[in-house]
Amino acid sequence: MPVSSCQRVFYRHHFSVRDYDLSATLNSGQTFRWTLVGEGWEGVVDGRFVRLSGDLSGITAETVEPVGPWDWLADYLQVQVDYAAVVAALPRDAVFQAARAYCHGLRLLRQAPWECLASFILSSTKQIGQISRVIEALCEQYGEPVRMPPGRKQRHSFPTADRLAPCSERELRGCGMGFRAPYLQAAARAVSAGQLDLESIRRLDLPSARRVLTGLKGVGPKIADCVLLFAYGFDGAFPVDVWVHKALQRYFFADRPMTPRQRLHFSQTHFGPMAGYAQQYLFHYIRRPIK
DNA sequence: TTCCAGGTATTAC
DNA sequence: GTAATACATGGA
Repeated sequence: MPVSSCQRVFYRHHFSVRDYDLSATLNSGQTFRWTLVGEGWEGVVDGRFVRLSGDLSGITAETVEPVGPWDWLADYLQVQVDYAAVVAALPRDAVFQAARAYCHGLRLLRQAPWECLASFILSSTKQIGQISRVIEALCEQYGEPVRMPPGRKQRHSFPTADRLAPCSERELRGCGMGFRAPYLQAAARAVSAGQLDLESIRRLDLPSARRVLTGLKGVGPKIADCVLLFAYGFDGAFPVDVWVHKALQRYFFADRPMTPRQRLHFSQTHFGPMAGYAQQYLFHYIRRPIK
């Protein structure tokens, strides 16, 4: 229902969900377009401005336009997930005993495949803050403006593959993405030309899906697993970046050197069917601010 | 100034 | 097969 206050009109919906740490979830490196404004998080999902605020009873969402059913956002937020079952499937070692406490309510989102793929192509050897800047520049340049509440800076949808496919490498570099420009361009062209069907990946098993994504230039095992975990919901995907590598080395290998082969074997055997959640816990846990 | 960032492709042993 | 190196850009 519409809610008026002064000149503002928001359409509101409340998702009743427990054990959901909205801030940790939106701020844990799986998505790059949310910003904290006052008490809430504001971003663009499916081409719409969305404001989210979390409390003990759940999540309140606000938009500036009526949106009909809220399934699209429920799916994005993954509010239906049996979180107790996820937590129960995490390892029972000493590391996760501590990580469980610190990361309680940390969730995985279900993002749009193209946005997720493109975003992580742009992520390699960049700090999270810089990834956000590059993505925002790309959206401003090539996305469509979205309707905003009064007083907010204009924001834009994430540009489609069709919109990016005709761009030159030079144009893309203008958004600050450096050597990643040809990778993004090639991916956009593959999707736009129909050579890469992102929807069909949903029906593959994890190894096959990995092979499809790593077939793209600039997409290796880490980026592929990010997309499989954050966009497609492959709970067994286990992206290993510098932070997760550090966590594995410190917490499970006593800071001793660890060969890629040892790391792979350990990560495939220790974390179980919810390895992807375990990975997100490790990432969030090892990056915690030092007290 | 120098170093490094949610990696990957290329080249060298 | 496994180990170095280059790669753009900008913030710390």
